[in-house]
Amino acid sequence: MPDSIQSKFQNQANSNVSVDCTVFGFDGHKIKVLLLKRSGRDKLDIEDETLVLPGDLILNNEGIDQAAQRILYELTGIKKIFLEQVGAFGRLDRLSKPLDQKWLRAVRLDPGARVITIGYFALINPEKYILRPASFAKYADWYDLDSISELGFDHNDILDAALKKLKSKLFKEPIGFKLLPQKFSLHQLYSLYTAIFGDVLDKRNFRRKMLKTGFIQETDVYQQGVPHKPAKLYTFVRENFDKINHDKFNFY
Amino acid sequence: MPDSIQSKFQNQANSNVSVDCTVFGFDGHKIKVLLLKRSGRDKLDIEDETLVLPGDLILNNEGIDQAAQRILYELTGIKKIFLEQVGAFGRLDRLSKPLDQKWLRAVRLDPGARVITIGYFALINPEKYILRPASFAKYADWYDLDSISELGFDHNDILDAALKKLKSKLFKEPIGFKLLPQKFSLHQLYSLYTAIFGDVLDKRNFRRKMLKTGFIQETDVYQQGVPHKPAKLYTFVRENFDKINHDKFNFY
DNA sequence: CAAACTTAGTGTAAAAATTACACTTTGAAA
DNA sequence: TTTCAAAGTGTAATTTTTACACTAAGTTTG
Repeated sequence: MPDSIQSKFQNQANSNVSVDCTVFGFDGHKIKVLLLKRSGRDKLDIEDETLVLPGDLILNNEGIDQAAQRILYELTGIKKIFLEQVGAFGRLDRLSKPLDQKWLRAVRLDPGARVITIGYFALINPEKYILRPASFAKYADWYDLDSISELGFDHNDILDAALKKLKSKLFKEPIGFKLLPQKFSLHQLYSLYTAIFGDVLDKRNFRRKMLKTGFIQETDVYQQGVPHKPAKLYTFVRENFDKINHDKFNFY
Repeated sequence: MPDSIQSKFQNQANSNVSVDCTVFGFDGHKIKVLLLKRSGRDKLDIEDETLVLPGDLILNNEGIDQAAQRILYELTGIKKIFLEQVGAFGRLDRLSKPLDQKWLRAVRLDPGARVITIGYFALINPEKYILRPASFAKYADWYDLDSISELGFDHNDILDAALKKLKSKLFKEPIGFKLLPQKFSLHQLYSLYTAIFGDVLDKRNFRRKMLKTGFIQETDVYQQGVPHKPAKLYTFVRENFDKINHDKFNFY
């Protein structure tokens, strides 16, 4: 088959490559993940409560990072966030569960195609974004990471890989600030780290270490409306982070 | 087009997904990379001295890790090594250089297809493997990492990403031993680290730190045939590495 | 066979980073 | 004004990191 069908329709979906996005959030206590309920898609009346990561086939005329941005926007209304690749997932049986097959046959042009998916992950502060999915995907919502059980397709594999990457990046880079308000208390930052790594950090040492880094700057603003001593709020100063020696540095 | 052509030919190449492998070696002084000269492939008489990473399209009935193993074996004769994913590469213009196009038109069934490639990387000791490429790919050889200039396709991107991953892994995991003989001197290990990270390590501190890890065990064997005091040889004990707390640990 | 050469191999002290640990402060709510 | 809840603070002991220069051992050379 010289010159496949796909190559003649440059702006059409490529049946063999998709993208799936793991978007993490933090509500001050727990790590959240953005998931879709599959049933709501495409106005289909399939009885299918399966939760999945937002994802879809890429188009032949877009880069894969670009595809991830587009798909996330179409399915959740979230746009222009920092998405990073987690890896490619290509198990032969990744689409073979009966419910997954049923869904594929209902919505895909080529439901039997071999699909490799590229996993992405992102961190956002849920309060800053309104979930406004395209009409064919109504049920986007935040779920507690701890309480997520079986997802559709191989999305548990992707989520696990994304979480692993989140942990290792959080250790080396100041990505945690993306999960917090622009001005945050040291307690919020502390809660974030303990939520992800477990309760192993000493409060005083954590404070000292974070402040010593030089890229967490105090503001003259305090917490408001709390029934106790209000905490001083801090802000992350990227320029100061960019100055340091990134090879040697790590957060906790 | 319900049920595409591909899905009916399960054991055929998938025109949209390929794999490319960056295999690193170490000769005691410099980091080496295994490259192919494209001209030798498929007995084509194309005037094309371009160097590329070993890579090819995946088959529809194999996993991507499996594809990487198969392709590396077919092209270089190296088999059953530890290959790890680096990421997916999907730039729209990744196959568009004139020489790349010429080559694709000569060897691919669907030279215009959009191809996403999955990069892999591996570390081996070149002395342990004989390069025995399949007949259609005669020119596999080791090249100094430092002296590699422009490769075919987007293979410089893949190589750069693989190198970055190599460095970060070498820091956290004992993968460096794969580049050395089973019994090695501390000087060889030191040379490997300085070759990759630059000449910034103190010899005495390096020695102390490596030995303190507890998973480098001295043997009663000494270097032979060297025109100076022979060094004691050591060996890596994986069990001892597996015992430690991997989160906190790092090599230098 | 003595001298020269080359790499192997060793210790210590100062500085920096990490750890463990408990009480006082502040503002809001009762 | 008392109570409650989280904010905020210091120090000493331990461990880790860093900087630094000479002696040891075997081979080659003259």
